[in-house]
Amino acid sequence: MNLFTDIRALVIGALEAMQEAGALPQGMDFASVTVEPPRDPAHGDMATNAAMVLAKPAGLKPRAIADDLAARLTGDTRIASAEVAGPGFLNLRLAPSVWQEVVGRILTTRSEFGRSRMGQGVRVNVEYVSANPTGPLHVGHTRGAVFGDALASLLDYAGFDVTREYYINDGGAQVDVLARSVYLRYLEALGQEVAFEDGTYPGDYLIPVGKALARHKGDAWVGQPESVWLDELRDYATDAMMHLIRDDLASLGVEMDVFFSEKSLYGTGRIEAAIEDLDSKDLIYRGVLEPPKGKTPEDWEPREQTLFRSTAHGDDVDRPIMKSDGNWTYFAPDIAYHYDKISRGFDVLIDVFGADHGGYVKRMKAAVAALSEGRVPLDIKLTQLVRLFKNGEPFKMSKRAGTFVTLRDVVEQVGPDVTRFVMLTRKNDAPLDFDFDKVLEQSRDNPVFYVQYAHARVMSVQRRAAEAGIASDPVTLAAADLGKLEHEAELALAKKLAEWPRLVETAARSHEPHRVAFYLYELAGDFHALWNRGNDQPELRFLQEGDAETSHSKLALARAVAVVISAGLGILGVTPAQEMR
RNA sequence: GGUCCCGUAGCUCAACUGGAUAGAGCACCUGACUUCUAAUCAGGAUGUUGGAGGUUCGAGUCCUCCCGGGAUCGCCA
Repeated sequence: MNLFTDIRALVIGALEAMQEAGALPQGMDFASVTVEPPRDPAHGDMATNAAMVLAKPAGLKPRAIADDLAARLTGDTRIASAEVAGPGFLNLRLAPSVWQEVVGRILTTRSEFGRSRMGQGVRVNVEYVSANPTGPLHVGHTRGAVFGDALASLLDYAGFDVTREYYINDGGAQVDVLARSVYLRYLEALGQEVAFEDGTYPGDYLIPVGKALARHKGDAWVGQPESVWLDELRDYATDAMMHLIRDDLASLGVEMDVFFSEKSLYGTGRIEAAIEDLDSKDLIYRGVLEPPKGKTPEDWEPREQTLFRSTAHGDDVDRPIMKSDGNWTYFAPDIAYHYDKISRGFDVLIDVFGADHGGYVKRMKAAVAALSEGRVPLDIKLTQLVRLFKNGEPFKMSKRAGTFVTLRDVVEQVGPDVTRFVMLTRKNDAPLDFDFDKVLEQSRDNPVFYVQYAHARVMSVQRRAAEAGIASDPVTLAAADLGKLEHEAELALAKKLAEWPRLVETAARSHEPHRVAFYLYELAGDFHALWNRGNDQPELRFLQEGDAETSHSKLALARAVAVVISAGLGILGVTPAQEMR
């Protein structure tokens, strides 16, 4: 239930009544009429722009429409007052009972309170992480993993039918490199001296893989040429890496529904089928690309290639799908992969990539537009860099020096909850600073702590209520007399709670889970503020010793805050804290 | 050079997708602990939203151009 949609429906109803009464012309489009909270609370609880957007098409003055509308709206019991202000805004103040009912609704519907039906019947595929299976996940992947996972949860909460998916890049040359690297570790495990040259992965994480292989194979592959072992070792090593990666993800609480193998596209005709589909739309041709504008690369020479006419769907240049040696480029299996997603019946596709894939966005969108004939939208979310700090000092990662920070390092140091929340305290397309010390700090400038603390306080006051012999179980609180919540500070908190369903919808629509984190921070702030006002004004305390009835209504409000925080944290994949000791 | 992203208070960032006088936190100053957890709260200042035009009732948000930072740019995936 979304209060803003309810009130908007009321406004639209009044506008239709005005049409019937001849105060507005027939056949008007009310689509641009909005009902939202005004930025300045002094303007009221909700504001509608109806008079302004309708003035021109109706050929009337905003003021005239607003006055008429105001008079009609005040007839409803939910509307306490309606005032025309500014250039033609209609500011609405709602009756206290409306806000009190919101609290009641939260207690009876619990975590379902913010759930939406906006995504009903819509199947969404969210692809994220999709790191190469050549080693453990590092910090950059962590952000993508958390973002993708929270986005998937958010969409699920908004009613979409969500599939979480990981694309395993196990078809390219990098898995050959992996296999050769494991081969070296295998020889090493059997007592040989080995050297890791350029073009191999020297990471320690392959040592146990080499050892396991040595136990498994004995010395059967020693001294044998690649042709003997490469195919088998490729699969073996990829499997080992995917185990590693799944464990990494599990440590963060990320669980995929589908792992899709790139390799499964080769030799099965699936790439060919996807390209054939494009070809049938006259989007595949042999041709020579122009050299890049500006500085031409030294070794540039014109070459005839097989190209995808991505410019037909908004790209800047056409893109090669086949190398001159006749092998597919990376783009070709990717096209086939998205073709597969489309054919699995998804209505919306979302890809979460690192920022270094920015140049890839247009061609991928072009491919999906072409393959689905514009039916399936593809949204590509790019996650920006994570900059790591310790004691305020940035520290550099270097793959070569082996000093890169893994997902596991981060999770082990600060825990999955903190990792997840912090990764969502910036929007995805802005860089994020991650300070190992700051994220564990217990203060207001650490949003994780601040939100958790609010939840813990509710748990605390409930425990104290129990000690004082005052019940705070869900049934008692749901039956509390909420009419006792009259103070403006209490109603203000209820108003903040009422925004939750609306926030879920806007966050889901824009594919921006960070909005949930920001909302929780604000809600926690409002809660802490009310809590502390109890210091000076005892009547605002959530626990009124000796007055069970009043305590019940105030505890109901506190409980409602905890329910919403808990639901929000649930979307972010964070466990609410019971206490902060 | 092309493309994409970013540019908002001294610092770190918001701004409900086009709404009213652009908001929080940090830092700085003042005040509140025999108290429901002071790990918190209340009060106080700060702006040419990088710049210039345009679209309209209304622009941080949309369009054009420019400035600055980052990413990326035909057989790497």
